[in-house]
Amino acid sequence: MEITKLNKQRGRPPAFNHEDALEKALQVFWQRGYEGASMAELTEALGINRPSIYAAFGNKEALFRRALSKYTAGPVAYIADALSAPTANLVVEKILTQSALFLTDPANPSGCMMVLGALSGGKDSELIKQELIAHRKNFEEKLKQRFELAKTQSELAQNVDAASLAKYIATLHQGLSVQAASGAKRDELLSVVELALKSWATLTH
Amino acid sequence: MEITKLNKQRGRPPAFNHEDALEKALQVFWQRGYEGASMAELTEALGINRPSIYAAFGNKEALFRRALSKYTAGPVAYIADALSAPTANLVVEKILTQSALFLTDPANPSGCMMVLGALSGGKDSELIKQELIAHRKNFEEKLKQRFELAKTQSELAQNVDAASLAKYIATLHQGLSVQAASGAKRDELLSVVELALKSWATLTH
DNA sequence: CTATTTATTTACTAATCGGTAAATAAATAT
DNA sequence: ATATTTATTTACCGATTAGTAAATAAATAG
Repeated sequence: MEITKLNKQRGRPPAFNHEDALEKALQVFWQRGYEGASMAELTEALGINRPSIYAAFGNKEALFRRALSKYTAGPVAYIADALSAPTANLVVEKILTQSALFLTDPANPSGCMMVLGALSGGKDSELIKQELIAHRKNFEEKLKQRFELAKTQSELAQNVDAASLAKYIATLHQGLSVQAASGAKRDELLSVVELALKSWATLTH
Repeated sequence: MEITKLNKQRGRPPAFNHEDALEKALQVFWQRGYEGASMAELTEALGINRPSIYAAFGNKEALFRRALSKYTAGPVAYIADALSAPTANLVVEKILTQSALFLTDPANPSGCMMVLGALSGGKDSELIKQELIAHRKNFEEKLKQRFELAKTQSELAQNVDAASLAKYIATLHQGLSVQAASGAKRDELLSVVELALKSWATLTH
C-alpha cells in the first residue's frame, strides 16, 4: 500500500515521454548541429509546446547535453564495445569498419554528432564546442590507453608511439565523418577503411 | 588625355579597400563559419558601416563566396602547387605535410575553412554547405586524376583504385582539419602525417 | 556655379532568436 | 468539496538576425 502511495504523483501527469522527446531532439541536433537547430524546429519535431521543453530540460544548451548523452549511450555505444575487443588490431578494425557503416546508416543523419555538432560557430556555442572537443579527446585517450596496453602485451612494437597512433585513428574517424556529411556512400567509406586497414600493419612494428 | 579621363571615377571615392575588407571578412568566416559569423561581427571587423558592405558585395552569402575565393587563391594555393609535384608520392607528401603546417599556422584560425565553413547548419546555410562540399569534391577529383596519371606512368600499380586512394587522402586531410580545430598542436599533426606517409607505400602497389 | 554620379552615414525594418509570465487544466491530498 | 501540486497552453518578452530607405557627403562634368 505504501509503495503504491509513493508511486502516485501529485500533480497533472506529463503528456509526453521525456525519452521519446530526447530521441527526437537528438535527431534534430544531429542533423543541424547545436547552432543550426532552432528552438522553433525542435519544438515542432518534439510535438510539444516550448514552455514544456524548458520545464522538462532547462534550456537549449541543457537539452543538447541530454541529447548528447542519449547519443553516447545509444547510437555510439559501438565505440565502447569496439574498444573492448581482445586485440588492438581488432579494436582498430572494428572501430573503422563499424564507423563506416554507422556514419552512412540511412536511418540516421550522415556523420558523427560529436564532429558535426559544433565545429565552428558564434560565441554562444563556445561551451558546447568545448564539450564536444572534450568528448573526442576522451575517445582518443581511450584508444591511446588501449595501444599502450597492447605494447605491454607485445602486440605493438615498443618503438611505436601510442599517442600518435591514437591520434592517427581518431583523425581517420573524424575524416570519415566529414566524408559522410558530404554525401559519401557506404561503399566509398568502406574502401577508405580497407586502405587504412591494409596499411595498418606497417604502423604496428 | 583620353586615358586619364577614363581613369577618373565620377562619384564619391570609396573610403575602404575592397580587398582589405575581404581579407578581414575571410578571417571572421574562417573562425566562425558561415552561420556563426554575424553581420554585426563582420561589420565591426571590416571597420565600415553595414550598408557599405551590402553596396560593395551584395549580401552575406555573396560576401562569403568572395571571401572563399580569396581563401582559395591565397592561403590554400599550396594545394594546387602540391598537386603539380612531379610524382604522386611527392604530391601526397607535400599535401599532407604542408597541410599539417598550414592548419596549425598561428597566423590563421586553426583548421580549413572548406571543412569548418558549414559542415552542418540551418536551412539558410544549405547553399553554402553544398558549395563547400563541391569544393572538397573538386579537390578529391584532382587527386584522383593525379593518381590515374601515376598509374599510366607505372608509379602506382595497376590494381590500385585511384578513386579510393584519393578519397583516403582527402579523408585524412579533412580529419586533420577537425583535429586542428580541436586544438591539436603542430607537432601532433606532423606525427599523424608521419604515420600516414610511413604506411603510404603499402597502398601504392 | 549647378547637375550628376557614387559612397557614405544615420536610422530603421520585419523576422527570428532563445526564453518566460500568467492563466488554465488535470491529477492527488485532506 | 476544497486545497495543493504539477504540467500544460496562450500570449508574450527583449535581443539579435539579415537587410534597407533616405539623407548626406564628396568627387567629376558641363
